[in-house]
Amino acid sequence: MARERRVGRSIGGETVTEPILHVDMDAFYASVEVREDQSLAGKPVAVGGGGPRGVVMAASYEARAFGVHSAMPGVRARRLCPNLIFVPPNFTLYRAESDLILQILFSFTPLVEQISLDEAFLDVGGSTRLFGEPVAIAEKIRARVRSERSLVCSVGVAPNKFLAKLASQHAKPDGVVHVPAEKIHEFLDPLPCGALWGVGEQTEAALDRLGVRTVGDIVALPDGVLERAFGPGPAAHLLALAKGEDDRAVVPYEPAKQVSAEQTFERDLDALEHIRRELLRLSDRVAQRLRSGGHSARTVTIKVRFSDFKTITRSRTLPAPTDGAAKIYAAARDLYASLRLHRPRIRLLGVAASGLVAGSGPEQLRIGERPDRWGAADRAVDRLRERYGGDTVERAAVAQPRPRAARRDEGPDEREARDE
DNA sequence: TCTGGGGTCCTAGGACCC
DNA sequence: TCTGGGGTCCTAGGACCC
Repeated sequence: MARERRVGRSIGGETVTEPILHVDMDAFYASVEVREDQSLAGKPVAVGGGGPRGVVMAASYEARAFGVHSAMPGVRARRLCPNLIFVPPNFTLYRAESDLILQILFSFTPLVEQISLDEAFLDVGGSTRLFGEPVAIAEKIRARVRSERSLVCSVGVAPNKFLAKLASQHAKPDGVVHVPAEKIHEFLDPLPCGALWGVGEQTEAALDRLGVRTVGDIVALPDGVLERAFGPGPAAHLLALAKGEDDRAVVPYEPAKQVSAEQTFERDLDALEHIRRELLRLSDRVAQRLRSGGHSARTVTIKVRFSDFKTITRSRTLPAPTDGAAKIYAAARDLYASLRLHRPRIRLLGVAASGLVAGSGPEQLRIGERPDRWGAADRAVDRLRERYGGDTVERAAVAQPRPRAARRDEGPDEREARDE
């Protein structure tokens, strides 16, 4: 990661000491859905899977009043709010909306770093002569997002990314919070440790055992205590954040490092043919996204989560990068077979491709190997999907599972052997 | 309460090479 | 014949974020 010391930037003699903005859309997915369907306005709405294993991805403020929040199991959300309206997510719509909002942000500075569909950092240190002080820019952004996109966002303004992000959380809903350099400690010290980036449930519990509850407590800790509890690297990181120090630059574009697809099943999978069909479907999705991003991948990883939520991964690095569904599936299937599971109860399967390189890469044939017959078929499928939508074409083995009645007396291992 | 789907980053051990 | 230390790659798991 590129590092740049950022204490304040001098522009024509004046110094902008709080040049970083964090723009965070309020209840983004839910707000987009309400905008698209006004009959939802004013009602408790949750975007997410309404099924038995679904979770809430976003909740309208009406739903939040009942205690519903994102990452909450859908079953629990419904218990808290019986009138909750579940809307299935439409990521195509959210991505398109996100792109339009980004265009607004880019009109204020080229230094825009998108960190998810609904959040971005901006460095406006070089934009103040054109657009005014950072706080004024924050208000201009909010006004334009509201008038042009009919959506609401909150903005944090601070000396660095970490503080700007915290500030935007405090600005919600529908506000701006400015943390001037001289008020960092006043702002930071009373916050719970979990407010710090990278401090989740585990770390917060460990801090709690040290008697540390607030950010101010972390700073007040005697030397060496954090190091002993977390190791030197994480301790230094934690202490820097607790002091409000963060010198990461706003980086406009970071190439993706992996592409993955996973699926939680409403009922656990146990039959090998079903498991393979899902691995094929996931491999196909990953391969298609690799191709649409112009990437090939060197390493294939499968993820298996069992009914007790225990989760394992297995990965394999291929002799050459690929963007082909057949090769990714072959690796995924072999990795699964290597687990040698007996009567598994599988809650989730995932396929990931990492070690990304640009392009399809020259087809590197090993001696005796025939050229990949699947490349042309993959690309034909891509074109059909592009023209007619993602669900138009499915692989035969996905669309038409083989009937299994005919080979009743086979064990899994024999089936395995036949399929190779 | 019972846990989605997309990611990033870090650690640690072992293989392998020089 | 037995051996050091450093670097890199690979694999597996886990914490964390939105």
